[in-house]
Amino acid sequence: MGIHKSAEDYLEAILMLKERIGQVRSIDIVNQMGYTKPSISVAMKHLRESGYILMDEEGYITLTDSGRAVAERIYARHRLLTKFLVSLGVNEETAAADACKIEHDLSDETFEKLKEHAESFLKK
Amino acid sequence: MGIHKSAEDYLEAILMLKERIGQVRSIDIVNQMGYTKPSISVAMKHLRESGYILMDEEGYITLTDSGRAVAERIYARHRLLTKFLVSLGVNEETAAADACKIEHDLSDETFEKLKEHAESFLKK
DNA sequence: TTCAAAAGTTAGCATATACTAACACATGCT
DNA sequence: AGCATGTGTTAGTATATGCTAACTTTTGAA
Repeated sequence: MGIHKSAEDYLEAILMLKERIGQVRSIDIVNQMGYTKPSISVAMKHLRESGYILMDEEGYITLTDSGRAVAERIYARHRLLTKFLVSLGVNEETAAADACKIEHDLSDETFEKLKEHAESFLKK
Repeated sequence: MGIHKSAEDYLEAILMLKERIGQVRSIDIVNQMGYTKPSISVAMKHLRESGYILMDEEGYITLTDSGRAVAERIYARHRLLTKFLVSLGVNEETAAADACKIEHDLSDETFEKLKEHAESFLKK
């Protein structure tokens, strides 16, 4: 019963929105991810109950330490994988979409090796 | 409603078993994949109903043309991804396990670029 | 003030995936 | 004959995900 893929995606979206627009509410996640309000509402309830986020009375969302850790990890994977795929000639949107799917599945070992490879490859 | 990830995995397993032991029954897939008999039984029923496999009276399984096409595609991805990750220094089992997860998610475009890259990288 | 739009919630549904319990059927041993 | 073993099936359960319908609450404008 580790963290779910969907939870990782939501936390990543919150972090991205935080960087882009500062404050984040459920409706911003709805607009970012394209899911419905009820889906996001329920998902945020689960993230709250699992201690990954906090919500104030007005609905503004804050990542807890554990939520931020998850979000940063996934977002870092997302950026590196996207950059690597783009450097191989993959279209930007396709690269981002594919990165979004595989960023959850790679073991730490594989991601680290891939990262080293991508970095040395990008240098040349 | 395209083909499901699980169906891709089952078809890939059937192809691998076919290469390794010749004839394939449900019980062989049970032993190969580690799922229970009822899970495999139901999954084979779905593959049958979707036209991906045939089963004779004794339970021996044959891939149809469409089933074989799916299986070959996924198996090729599996082999290339595993080989590439191993060449980056990832442990054999970890590489295979990770390949097993991402082989379903990569777009054709990304897989092709990755394949070109891996092949030129492996040459050196 | 009344009404509409925006944000959020609850309840119920649907699908994909795999599980356990229980049963059916064959085959071969005792 | 009778029973264990191996193979397969059906029925019902559980979890992860996301949806629609319907409702509340707040806020701003006519």
